Amino acid sequence: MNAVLIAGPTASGKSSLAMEMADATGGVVINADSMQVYDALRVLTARPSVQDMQAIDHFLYGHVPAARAYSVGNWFRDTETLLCGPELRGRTPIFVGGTGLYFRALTGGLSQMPPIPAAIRQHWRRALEEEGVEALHAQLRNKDPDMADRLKIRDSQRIVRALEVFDASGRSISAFQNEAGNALVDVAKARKVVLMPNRMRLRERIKERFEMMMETGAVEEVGHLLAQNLSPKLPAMKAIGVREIAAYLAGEMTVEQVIERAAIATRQYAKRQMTWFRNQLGDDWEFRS
RNA sequence: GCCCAGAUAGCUCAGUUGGUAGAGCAACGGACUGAAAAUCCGUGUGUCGCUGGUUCGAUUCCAGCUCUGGGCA
Repeated sequence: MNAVLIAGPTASGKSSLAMEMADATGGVVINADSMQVYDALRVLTARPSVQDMQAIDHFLYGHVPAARAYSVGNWFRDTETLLCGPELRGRTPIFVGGTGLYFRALTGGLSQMPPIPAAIRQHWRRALEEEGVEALHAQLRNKDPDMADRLKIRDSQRIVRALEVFDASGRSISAFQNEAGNALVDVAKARKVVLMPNRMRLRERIKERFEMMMETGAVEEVGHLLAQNLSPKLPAMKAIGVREIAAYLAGEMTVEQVIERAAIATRQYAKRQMTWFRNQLGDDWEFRS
């Protein structure tokens, strides 16, 4: 049961490659993308088609309510449960996704971290809003000076994380990070492929794909999501296209502007993904265009 | 045809009392350990429309031309 790992930026056609490989090996497809887990975002996150999901078993797609903040830790545990459970029956797991951090977790690069009580989590998030990043950075400097040195003064997300871990455990997050993580797959034996498409071609595909989304229910999908009245801070609310389509529904943008802005955001995201893949994945990955 | 305005970065535009130019957006490079489609850091990429003139020196002033708007016919 040697795993297959397929990483690629958004709109790179990685799902088709996964389908091919699943066909060839009798394997199953497992999602390694942080947005495709949300139930309310089938169209906007370009989940595999219903036909594909019927033809080949797919796991960890759309299994999380948009109202929940999912995380790499949740995904790690869901994946662990899946791999240990009876569903796969020894079939090859084919991981497909665009979230570099999830691949890092899968291959053992994510340390065990203490759970953070909800009250502590809320405390620091509220503190960020009320006091601002720089004030929190100063507080981190008092508690955990090494970590404060390592983090940029404006990096709100990592500063809040360092503070909440320190608060919940009494130890520096760097102490946890220094402990090795567990790999869920045998990295040495796994086949590891990363797609690095040509920029111009990717640009075209991104635009075409978003136009297709607009024609196949993205607007209705966002309408339903907005009707849930969720906090804009939730990860699902930050999916590319939600903000733009919300502006369209509010009469603040034309369809053309929505497509333009969403395509730009998607390109910028794809660029970040490729930067990660180029520099953070190991040299033992097979790069393909 | 005449009059007016404009022509500067990929786009929208600012600016230089004459010393080869800068903002926003875009683009590009990078960081990354439980919100990662997140959160951050860095970089100006330019025949200043073309051709002449004046000048030590013109993107800037002058003339002609081209193109684009708008107006008058």
